[in-house]
Amino acid sequence: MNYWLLKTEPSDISIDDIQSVENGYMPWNGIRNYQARNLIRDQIKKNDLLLIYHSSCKQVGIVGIAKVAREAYPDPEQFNPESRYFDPKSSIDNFRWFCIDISFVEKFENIVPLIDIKNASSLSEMVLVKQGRLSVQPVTQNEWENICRMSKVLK
DNA sequence: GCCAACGTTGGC
DNA sequence: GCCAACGTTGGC
Repeated sequence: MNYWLLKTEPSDISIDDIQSVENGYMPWNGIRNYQARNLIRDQIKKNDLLLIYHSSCKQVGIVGIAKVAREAYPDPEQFNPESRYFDPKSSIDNFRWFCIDISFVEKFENIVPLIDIKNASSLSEMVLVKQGRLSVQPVTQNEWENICRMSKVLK
C-alpha cells in the first residue's frame, strides 16, 4: 500500500465535504496536469491512503486522511461542456483525463500547517516542500508517520 | 524541436 | 494583489 497527498481548495472541496458526502465516496476529478494524471492512472491503487491538503486559504496545511475507493477511470467532466473541467480536445474514444473515487477516513484534530512542514527537518524532502505546484504527490511512509504524529501534538 | 509568450498555481 | 515557479501553446 502506498501514500499520497491530494491538494484541494477548501472553498471548492474541504475535508468536511469529504466527511459528509452521502454515499460514502466522492469522485476526485478535475486533475488537469500530466504529472498528476500519470500518478493516478498508473500508480494509485485501491485502499492507498491520502493526505488531504488545503491550499489557497487562510490556514494552508494538511487536515486529514482519505483513502482510494476506486482506481482510475475516465473523468466524465472532460466530456461535459457545462463543466469547468471540460476539455474540448477529449472525446469518448480519445480522452486524456482520469479521476478516482475517494472516501473519508479521518479529520485531524489539529491542522498540520505548511509552515511547520517546511520547518521540520525530517520533511525537507517532501514533494510539497520541494515542488510547489503539483496537486497529486507521492508521500513516503516516513513522511506519513511524521505528519500523523504532528497532527496529534496539542497546540 | 526550440523557445517566447502566455496561463495557472498557490504562498505570502 | 503580487509574483515566482512552472506548465502549455503555437509559430517557425
